[in-house]
Amino acid sequence: MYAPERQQEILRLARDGGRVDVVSLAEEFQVTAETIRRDLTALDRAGLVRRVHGGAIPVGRLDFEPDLAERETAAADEKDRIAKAALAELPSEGTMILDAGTTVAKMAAALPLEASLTVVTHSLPIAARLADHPGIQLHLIGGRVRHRTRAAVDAWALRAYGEIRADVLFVAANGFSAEHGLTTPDLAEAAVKRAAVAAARRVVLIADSSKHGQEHFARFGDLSDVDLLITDSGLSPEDAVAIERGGTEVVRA
Amino acid sequence: MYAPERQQEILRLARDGGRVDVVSLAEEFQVTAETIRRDLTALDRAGLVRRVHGGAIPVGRLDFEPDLAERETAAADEKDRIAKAALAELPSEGTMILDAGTTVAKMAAALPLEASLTVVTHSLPIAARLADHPGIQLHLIGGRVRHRTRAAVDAWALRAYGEIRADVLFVAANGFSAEHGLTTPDLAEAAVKRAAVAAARRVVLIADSSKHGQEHFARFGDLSDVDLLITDSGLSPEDAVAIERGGTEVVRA
DNA sequence: TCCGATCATGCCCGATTAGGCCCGAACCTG
DNA sequence: CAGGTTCGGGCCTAATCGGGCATGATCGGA
Repeated sequence: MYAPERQQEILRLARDGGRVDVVSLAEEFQVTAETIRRDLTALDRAGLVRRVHGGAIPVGRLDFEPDLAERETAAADEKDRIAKAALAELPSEGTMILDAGTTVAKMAAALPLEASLTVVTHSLPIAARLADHPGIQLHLIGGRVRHRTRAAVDAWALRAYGEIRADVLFVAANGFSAEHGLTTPDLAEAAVKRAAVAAARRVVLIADSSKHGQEHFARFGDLSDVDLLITDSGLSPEDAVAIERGGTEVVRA
Repeated sequence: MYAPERQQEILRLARDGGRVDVVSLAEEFQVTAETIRRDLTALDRAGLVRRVHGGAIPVGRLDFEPDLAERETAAADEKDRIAKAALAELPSEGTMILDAGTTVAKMAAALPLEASLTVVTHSLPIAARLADHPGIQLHLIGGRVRHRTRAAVDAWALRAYGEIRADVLFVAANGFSAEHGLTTPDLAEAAVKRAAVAAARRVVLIADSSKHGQEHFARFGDLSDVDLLITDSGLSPEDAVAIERGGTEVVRA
């Protein structure tokens, strides 16, 4: 039996039963658990199942986001501190735009209950989180929703950002540096970020220090567009000073 | 049972019952309270429940206007059957619009994994549920988000619906009758529903029989706008016949 | 036909994770 | 403010994971 056949069959079993586990699959197909794990990894990468400890579950069966929970574990501590520091930059009233991203989501989750703000976002998880916040007037940016980031992109999103003007934007980036500016892997996403940057009077970049020096496919702005960078202490003081020379204030939480 | 499965089930219990508590969950799932606490923490982090001493409550109940938890659980059975019947009306391909509402949400949650469709919705809970469905191209309608229904309304939403044309719309209503048409308590919501009706070639009304004869503040259409009504057996055969005379097909699930 | 490249699979082992247990601290309720 | 309940951090064990390496089969070009 070829690997793709086996994987196809595993997928069918997963969908039929709602779950599969490594050990019984290994028995079933007379291969070792390693092979099954590789198959599950492949199916997971293809977005067809979600890997869990001991087995896998077909996608769509779970409506919460292990993605988010999972990525949170990486650098969770830094992100928490960054999110907390970002809260200090909240205007006491007015309008803010929240970009998609786990750290921004953490910040949104930590918004004090007594906050009274207008929030604009194109991120589905963030919107879901803030939808029942009593003090927040939430405006959702529509568009095609990217599976990966659960954020709206494309024409509707761009147009909507073109029609508003907010006091502050909290934006995330996959890479930032003085030379290569702000970058992210997806073009459509970059376009939305650029539109959001243009829609805000003040731009706050939320990025842990591992993003510094990274560059990705799509560029959506320069570091000089950023008024304030909030990152963690992993950014060296020299780098911080260099960035501040460019006119961007730096907070190392 | 895998941790994510358990968490998913906990989430369902929380949504159904409006609350869960650590001790009974521990019994129910035959694990210790510590494990349940970990699960609740994870769900809380993901923003799906809010942790309280002794248990958790689901975040943002996606309830419909006037009726709260009791009504929801009371009619749950009918709603399940209606949602299931609605699935039979799915086009095998093409574009559908999903209105906000608990029954529509149930239907969305029950979409088969192998479905391959374009879905447009202004409902935040429905969008969140479908965002990671591999076969679905999701388009989110933006706008001001109403706390109560967690649905987008106002100018952006109206304009977006004005720019599209879908094969079928699944729409909910708080009240429907031949005389008073389709009604809902909120004007802004009604405007969006009207725009959605105008954007669809075929209109399917999803409403349990308790909605029949009810009239609410804002009217968004006539029963004659509806091609198909899916309701439960609580609607009397005479009423069904009367409605069918108006040109609306009726399914009593 | 031969030979190196590629790939699937198996094997090994240190790293990671889930879940249970324990206990001091925090929290409710009367 | 007292007593029971709940919390959450630390620790432990067993299961699982995943990276590195070896092996054998298939493939493709000379």
